[in-house]
Amino acid sequence: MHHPSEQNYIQQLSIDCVIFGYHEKQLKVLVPKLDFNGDFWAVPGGFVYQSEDMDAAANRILQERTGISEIYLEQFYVFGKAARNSLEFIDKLISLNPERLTGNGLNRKEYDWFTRRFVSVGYYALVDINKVTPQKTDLDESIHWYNIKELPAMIMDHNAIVAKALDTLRLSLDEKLIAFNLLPETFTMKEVQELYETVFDKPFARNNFQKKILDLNVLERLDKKFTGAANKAPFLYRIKK
Amino acid sequence: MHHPSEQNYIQQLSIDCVIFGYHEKQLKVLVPKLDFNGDFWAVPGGFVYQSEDMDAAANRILQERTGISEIYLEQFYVFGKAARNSLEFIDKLISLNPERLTGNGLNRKEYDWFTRRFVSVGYYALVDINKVTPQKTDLDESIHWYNIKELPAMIMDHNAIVAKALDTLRLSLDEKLIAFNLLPETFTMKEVQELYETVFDKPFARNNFQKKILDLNVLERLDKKFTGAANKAPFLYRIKK
DNA sequence: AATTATTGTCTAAATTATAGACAATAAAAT
DNA sequence: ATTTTATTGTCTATAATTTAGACAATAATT
Repeated sequence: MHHPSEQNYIQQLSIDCVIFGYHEKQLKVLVPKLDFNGDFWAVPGGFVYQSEDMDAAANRILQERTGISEIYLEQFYVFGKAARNSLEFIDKLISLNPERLTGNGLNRKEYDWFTRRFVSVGYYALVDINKVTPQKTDLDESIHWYNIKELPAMIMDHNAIVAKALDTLRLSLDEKLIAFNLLPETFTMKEVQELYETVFDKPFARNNFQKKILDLNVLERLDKKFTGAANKAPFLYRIKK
Repeated sequence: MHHPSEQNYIQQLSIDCVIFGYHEKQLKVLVPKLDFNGDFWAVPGGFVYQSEDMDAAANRILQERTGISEIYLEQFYVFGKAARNSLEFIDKLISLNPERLTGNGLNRKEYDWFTRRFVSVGYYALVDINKVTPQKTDLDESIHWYNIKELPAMIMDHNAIVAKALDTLRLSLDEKLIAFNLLPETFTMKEVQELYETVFDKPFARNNFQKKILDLNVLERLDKKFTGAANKAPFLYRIKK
């Protein structure tokens, strides 16, 4: 296996990705758990090859974890504190995994590479959760969708990174018309409303919400959806082509 | 003189600062011209020391050029294209300045350091133009305030960096209440309006603009300003303490 | 055919934004 | 001293938008 320290990456520059999904009134974040003793969660991240656009690197990292390309992706903040390094994390990792990470498991060069200060560019992604098959990497024990309100304590500043991503998402959702990236191809108006209510954690009035969304003039109305319920069936909508 | 390549900087990471000022209905940007043959303009930039917060580095760079601290400063975008390097610029610089940049003027190591791909974090600053005494560095022939509409052609992607900074400024001005950083301690309502009209490049209705700003409830009204004009004197305002 | 729960949309009321008007006033002109 | 001039500060009327309330339409069950 090739260690990052041997690869042709830009030094001390990392990318951290907050992958948002949505399902049943829950805003979710895709978080892998590392395949080591000790409970280490970390948002998907990686490094930028010398000959690779930074946006392309973020796309590559996301594709590795989600299996899909053509992902809505946006950089949202650069985390650049001098004290921002993984020293504490790596030391704890080594102490809990002595058999795997001493000797030729993690040599001095690699240790130094990993534990240096890193400036990290935060990206957030919006994906249709149904299209994603979460992918483990060699280093992962598992990878799961977590309700953003029930995230585990992650390594380093990763919880703060998610919080900042959510702030940005809320600021961008209205002006940028990006919410639909979190929904499947077709959806009902109620589903759109529930998505908004979940992201902003507050209720919207049904009558006026519907008007507001329809007035955007970006949706086309399809057939009615069969629900089986003893009441009027809702229309399905999709983004206009 | 110490060359950057000898300093303890983070590799391949730079900061570029767009310093905005305002004077007489013109939005201005502080741009140094390099002290070499050939007309090279570049927005103030620099690198981040290993033990320095990125925000602190941006502050340091700004302080060097403006002479003031306590500057309103915000990161706005990361420019991370793989092709983003100064090779073309440096080669042109050398060819136009053979006497200064061959031999021991710029050795191979320095040349390699400078011409590598750099990921640059863009910061924009809002300053009271009256408080700033533009400072040249060793490498500058001059440093001047340019009307943003009459900027010279700068090196690399610096014109695009300024354009992106202006986009961000326009998006932030209303929601963030930061316009007053561009004005002196005290100002008239007309001056605030002219500033807005300059930034957005469109007129505002005087009556309603005044109401909107006063309704923000952040200004306190001081004495009237003596203008000498044959008409009603305007009040001075300042930000509430 | 009546009932039920939800959907889609209409209208009224409240709020906010825009446009028009005018009094107040500092200094110059008469 | 009074009138004139240009600008400022604020008020009100109107227009536009947002919010709240109401109700008909309807798919399946009773």
